Amino acid sequence: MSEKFQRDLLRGSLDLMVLSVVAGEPQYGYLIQKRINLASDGQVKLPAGTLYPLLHRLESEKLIRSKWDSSTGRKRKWYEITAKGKKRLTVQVNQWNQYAECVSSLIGGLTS
Amino acid sequence: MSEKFQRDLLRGSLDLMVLSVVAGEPQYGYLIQKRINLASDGQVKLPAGTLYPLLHRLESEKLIRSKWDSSTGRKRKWYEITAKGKKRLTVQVNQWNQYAECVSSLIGGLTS
DNA sequence: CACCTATATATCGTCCGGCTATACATAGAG
DNA sequence: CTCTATGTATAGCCGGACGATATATAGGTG
Repeated sequence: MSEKFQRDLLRGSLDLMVLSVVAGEPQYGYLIQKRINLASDGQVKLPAGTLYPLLHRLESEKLIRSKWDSSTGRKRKWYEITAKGKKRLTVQVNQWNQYAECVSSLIGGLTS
Repeated sequence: MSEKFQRDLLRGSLDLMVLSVVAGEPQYGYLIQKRINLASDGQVKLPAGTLYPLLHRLESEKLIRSKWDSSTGRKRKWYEITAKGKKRLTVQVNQWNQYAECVSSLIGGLTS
């Protein structure tokens, strides 16, 4: 029940979250997973079955690009954001802010 | 493209928005649609094909209840929130606030 | 050695739900 | 009489999050 809520919340903001993590510096999947979990205080547990297909999708949309590399330890697929990805991120951040404001105004004083 | 983003954003927050609108005073579908559109400054255009199935779902979950009434003009289906709906609303408002804070922290200074 | 856990990526199938398209009905304006 | 706004409803499509599952390796423990 409560889990389902988070699942749906993710749908609109997951691209945004992953893009913003990758935008900082190159990341690989498992690290992104940990970063988001940490940043959310353990609230957002991003399953591998969600994360990897998502990364593939973002790459197919040319928002990120990848290369395999073993020189920093284990064999990992590193992702970095593209110029197109940066543009998209900017747009989505603005949309998120507007949207969040709209929801806040609707729920009004109900915050408890 | 941009529309798709809003579509997914809705998934996690639409129940919440509709419940919070109905929580104020009894509403009928078409009015809810207008209220949300207005509150979002025209950004959220809730299609009828989204709204009515949603209302049916909320009613089947006993979060709202309905009755037909013509005394205030045209024949309309009025919805009011139930006790169960109020409880759910409280929970979802809290979840939304936590989640929004999490996303904000991830996107950090990127706000433009 | 065997076993276990953490690390690391990948894919299949299911399920959910928002949206387009379509339908139907009435009130008011032109 | 037509056109637009109002008002509700449903069928079917489709994208995407997720559980389950698979595979591989590094490091620690008994």
